[in-house]
Amino acid sequence: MKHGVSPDTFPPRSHEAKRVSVVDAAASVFCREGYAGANIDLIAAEAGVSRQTVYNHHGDKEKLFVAVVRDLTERCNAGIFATFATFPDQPTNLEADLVAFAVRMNRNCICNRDGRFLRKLIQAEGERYPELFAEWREQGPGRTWSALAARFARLAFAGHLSIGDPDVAARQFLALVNAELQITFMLGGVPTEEEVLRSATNGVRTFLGAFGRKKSPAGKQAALVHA
Amino acid sequence: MKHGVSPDTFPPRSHEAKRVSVVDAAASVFCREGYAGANIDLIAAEAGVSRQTVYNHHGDKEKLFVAVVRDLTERCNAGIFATFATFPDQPTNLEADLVAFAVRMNRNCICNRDGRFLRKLIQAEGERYPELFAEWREQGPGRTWSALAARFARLAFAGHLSIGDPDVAARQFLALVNAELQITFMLGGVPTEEEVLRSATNGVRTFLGAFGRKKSPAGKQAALVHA
DNA sequence: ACAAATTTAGACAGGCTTGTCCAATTCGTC
DNA sequence: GACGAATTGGACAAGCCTGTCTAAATTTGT
Repeated sequence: MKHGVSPDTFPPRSHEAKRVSVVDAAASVFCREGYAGANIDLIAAEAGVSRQTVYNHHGDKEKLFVAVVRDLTERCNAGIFATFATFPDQPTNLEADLVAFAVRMNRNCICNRDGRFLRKLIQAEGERYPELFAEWREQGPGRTWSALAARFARLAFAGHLSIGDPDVAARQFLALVNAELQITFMLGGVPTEEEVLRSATNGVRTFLGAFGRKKSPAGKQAALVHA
Repeated sequence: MKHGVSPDTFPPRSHEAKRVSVVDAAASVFCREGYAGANIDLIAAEAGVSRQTVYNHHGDKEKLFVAVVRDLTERCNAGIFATFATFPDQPTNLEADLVAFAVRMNRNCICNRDGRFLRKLIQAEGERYPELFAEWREQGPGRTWSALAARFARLAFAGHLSIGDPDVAARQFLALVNAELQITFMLGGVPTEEEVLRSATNGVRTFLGAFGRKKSPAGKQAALVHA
């Protein structure tokens, strides 16, 4: 409690705490209202600072926006790679392990505040800031997908999967695992824990149906648990 | 050529032609600039009419926006169901037929002007107009997915596929077929014909790997053609 | 406790946008 | 060719937003 960086309570916050408070509020407002619709006064109010402080810290609206995107990108990438560290490289139960991994991925990187905000900003303003989002693309999906592909290649090498192209498999894994959440994402909603689990379960099953080593000679897929 | 409804050339256009011209231009500008950033003067200029004409036809900015979304929704749904009519109910070569269907779907419904615009408007402004997009959701994805699920159920019944839950299969089919186009979509870009084909080919292969009837007892998947 | 740095509230100019009004012009139709 | 409807261009008020400036209050470091 040295610096008193408690949530948003009354006691005054430090210089740096205000900076992040402003960036956080700005992320929220930019997402809700769009870049053009975002109002600096509203951001300041939501951050609990005066308008002048916003300008002192970030110069102008555009610089603030760039700071927001960079901040979100950085945190999201950190989250993604942290989650990758939990990939089941030596699975005991491949299906269960992959489902758990997919759920973690969704919960910690895609459905959380940062993930939703960053996605929306990219979709809404990506075309207006080509170089900014090119940067995101290289550091985010670029690295992310290769890293995931490498994990799958390893699983295949170890005999757990039968994969043609690991890059394709990685992209399809992510697509499958989120297949049932698309509409919720589109409208900016947050899926429930149960929806995430169901989508991941169904997705991993299909993934393993296509890429898994057939071990059980019986019927390959019982009725899906989660309708 | 009765009414001279040629593209955007000099000759004057009819009353109705101007209405659609305004809606089209508005769709373009709303997508590019966002609702708040869209400027009526710019829309008028892009439509080749005066600002007053925009107001005469549509009342105010918000009504114009609603008209745009309804228009796009209607046209997209029409395109989707027209494309569904070409679903391979009696496939001769299941893989090739599904790939061709997926490519048609992408080209005519998802990657075309209307599809891209509608998607972006939903993502950017969906939260601001809950009832408008709820309507889209019911008439669009709601019907779309059941219709596609029904087609897959039929294929399964006819012995071409081995499916647990047709609704899940339908969603996963769409997810797989677009798996490699996600980032392009996110940034508002238009994938090339080749990218669409590659994504569809890889997606259908995986789909059949999971849901297809195993006929060739040999290795189930050669190296993917399109890397 | 004191000095420096930061924050605040408010006023302010400048610019942009929406939506209205109107007179002059053009269009479609008979 | 003439009439009514639609369109145009421009002026206009009202409101909102950004970004700057100031003087007073507050916080921080020492």
